[in-house]
Amino acid sequence: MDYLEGLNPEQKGAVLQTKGPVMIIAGAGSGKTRVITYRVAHLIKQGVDSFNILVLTFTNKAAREMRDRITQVVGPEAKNLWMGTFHSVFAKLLRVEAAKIGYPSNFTIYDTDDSKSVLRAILKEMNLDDKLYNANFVYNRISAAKNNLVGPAEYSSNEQIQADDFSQGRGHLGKVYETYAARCYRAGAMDFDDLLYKTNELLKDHPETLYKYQNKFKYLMVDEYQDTNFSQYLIVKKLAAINENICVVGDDAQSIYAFRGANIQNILNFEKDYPDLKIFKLEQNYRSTQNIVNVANSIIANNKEQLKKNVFSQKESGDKIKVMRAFSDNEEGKMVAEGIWADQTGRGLKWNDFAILYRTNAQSRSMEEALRKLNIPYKIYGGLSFYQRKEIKDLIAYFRLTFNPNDEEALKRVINYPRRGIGDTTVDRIILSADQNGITPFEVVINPSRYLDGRSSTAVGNFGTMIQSFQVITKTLSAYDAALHIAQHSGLLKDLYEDKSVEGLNRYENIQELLNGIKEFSEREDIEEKGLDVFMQDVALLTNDDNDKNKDADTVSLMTIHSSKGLEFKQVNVVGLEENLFPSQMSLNSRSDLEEERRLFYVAVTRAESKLTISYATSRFKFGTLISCEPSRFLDEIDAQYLELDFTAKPAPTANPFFDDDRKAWSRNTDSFSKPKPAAVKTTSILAKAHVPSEGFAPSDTSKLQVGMEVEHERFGYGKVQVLEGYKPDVKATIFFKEIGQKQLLLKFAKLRIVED
DNA sequence: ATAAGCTAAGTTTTT
DNA sequence: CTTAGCTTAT
Repeated sequence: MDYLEGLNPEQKGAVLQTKGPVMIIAGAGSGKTRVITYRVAHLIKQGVDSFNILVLTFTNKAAREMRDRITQVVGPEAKNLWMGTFHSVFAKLLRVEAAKIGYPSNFTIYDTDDSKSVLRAILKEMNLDDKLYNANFVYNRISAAKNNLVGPAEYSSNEQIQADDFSQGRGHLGKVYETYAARCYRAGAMDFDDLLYKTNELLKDHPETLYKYQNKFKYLMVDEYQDTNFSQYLIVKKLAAINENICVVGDDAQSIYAFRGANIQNILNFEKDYPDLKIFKLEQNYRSTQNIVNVANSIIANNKEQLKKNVFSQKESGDKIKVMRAFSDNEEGKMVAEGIWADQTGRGLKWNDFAILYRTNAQSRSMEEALRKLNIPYKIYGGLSFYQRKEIKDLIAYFRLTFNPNDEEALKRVINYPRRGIGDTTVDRIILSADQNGITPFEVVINPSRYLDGRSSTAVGNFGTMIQSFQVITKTLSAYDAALHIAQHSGLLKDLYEDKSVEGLNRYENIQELLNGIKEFSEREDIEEKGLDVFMQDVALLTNDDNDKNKDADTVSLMTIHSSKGLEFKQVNVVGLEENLFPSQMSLNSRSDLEEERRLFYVAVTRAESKLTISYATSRFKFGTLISCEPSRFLDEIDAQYLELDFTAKPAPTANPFFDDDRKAWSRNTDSFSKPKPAAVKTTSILAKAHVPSEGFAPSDTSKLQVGMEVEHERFGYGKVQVLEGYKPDVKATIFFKEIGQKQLLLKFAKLRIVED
């Protein structure tokens, strides 16, 4: 029972309460993962069969981490747990039960691109105005419907929905939805939302199957419960209905996925579903300093909708939260990179200890450039995942088509890649013919002479024969041999090999990497089924944190705030605190959207253990043009006593047209930031005056610097050396600057002019 | 059937 | 500034 030691009473209570409904409200950094880990371990140690435990997490990464940690406590038994994301767990379940809902067990999972492409085709066929029926919009609309378990029929018959659509001139959406669903079904494909939607369908229409899984999953745990949508909520509720051994863990303050249908009410209302529920509140934050926790609390206090809790830290109060202002996105990058550079050396940290968090992926660029200039190693998380690269999707499309020849998106993707003389017109004819004859496009492809006229039928026939040959060889070859065979015989490998451009080389290497990954899979000893088809089953659900080949590398982490959830770093920079960016412009219309943005800020802030730096720029490039930016309203909301304003950034060169009117931009921004917080005004007014270096400013040789000497710094102005410490290249100076106070600087980086008098 | 060249739109966040 | 989708010329 030694794993129970070191838990606080509340954590311990949550671990030991294994029966009945349990809700754990876990504040940021309160040891949530530990509690879940130990709770599962405890269940197993108590004799619960690990086959009977289902743990649902939000990301693959969280699942993997948790399984590792559970393994450390209970050993290999942990392998038998059902643990994964909603999507992966229920995809697995659906493959077993597929026949019951009319799907093949090797159904394809359409990713967002596939889904949108299907929709584009449908919208085009139906001749709908592509302004009103933008594929993106339609996709989101259908996604929302599915997440609320509204099927195509119900969609079209629901008066409220129809009235909504009609009033916006989108009366055909129901028909589009219907066609889309039919098209996916014909292709033997499910989209992301289907994985949950169809699970609900299965459990609703097949009581015996529901019963089977209710008995299988005797113990359920759901992590990040605040991020579940209605569809997920109902699955969980149904599965738990008999045993009611359900434990949900979450933090309403960290609900940041409403845009994807997550319903914060699921956690706020959990008590209504299970009146005899036991609630545990984990309120002590073990991660961050008091200053950071206090700032986070002062942010979230602005939200109306929340469960009451009192997150506190008993660590030291720590550094104040630094707020930096930059003149442009590039300047912001530079300040952030320099800050990281200085702290890495000055505080003896590793690059790993730093993270830069932003609202939108596009912001990574200015950060990257600045880091590269200083030779700081970094890694970008998220963004385009390995499996979203074109060449990878191409090869995978061949695999998909081999195992599921009805997969229309895969067919369209590769039928003429590499070029084999089958153009768009021919593809259209194939699909038309399939529609007319009530067969699948692939049946047309393998019988071209029957359905197509002579000209293109040879090329089409050859393609069909090739895919059929792939179907034969995959039955006998190992995953790796089969994949290599397909890569070679499809002509894809050759096509890429012949492209000698830099990008072409890169693509070729990516394919090699995918093949290597498959080889590794082929050689795994912990699984029995090792065919390419098995490998393929998970691919659509693998994401960004991909095939982490060098996850242990010592690099600064760059990622969106969304993907930072659940992670922690010693030092965190949150960048781009500007109106219309953070909070996002899209969120300004409704209170609830704005509150979600605020929770997002809360998540960002609570990633930091010891030092938090927040920054914004007063101008930034958007779509290639420079726009001016106002500081975020969130800055105003922070209690100023925890802040330290650092507005020492050097103005950009006047060559930049935006700064011709630089004084006006400056004062306007300063005003809007400091208005509501008198405390901040005082500090601002002192710091707002950036130091203008004396004429002909040039750094001196600082090797003979002595305590008591007077120096001028490019940005900090004049000051007196207080302390010198450290050796040779790493001498650190403590200098008291007249204008901004005491600073610690590393002489090898600081540009100091010794003032001789 | 293909390649090049043009236009328009996009940035919220992800399984 | 990019990218993706569409038009036009070969």
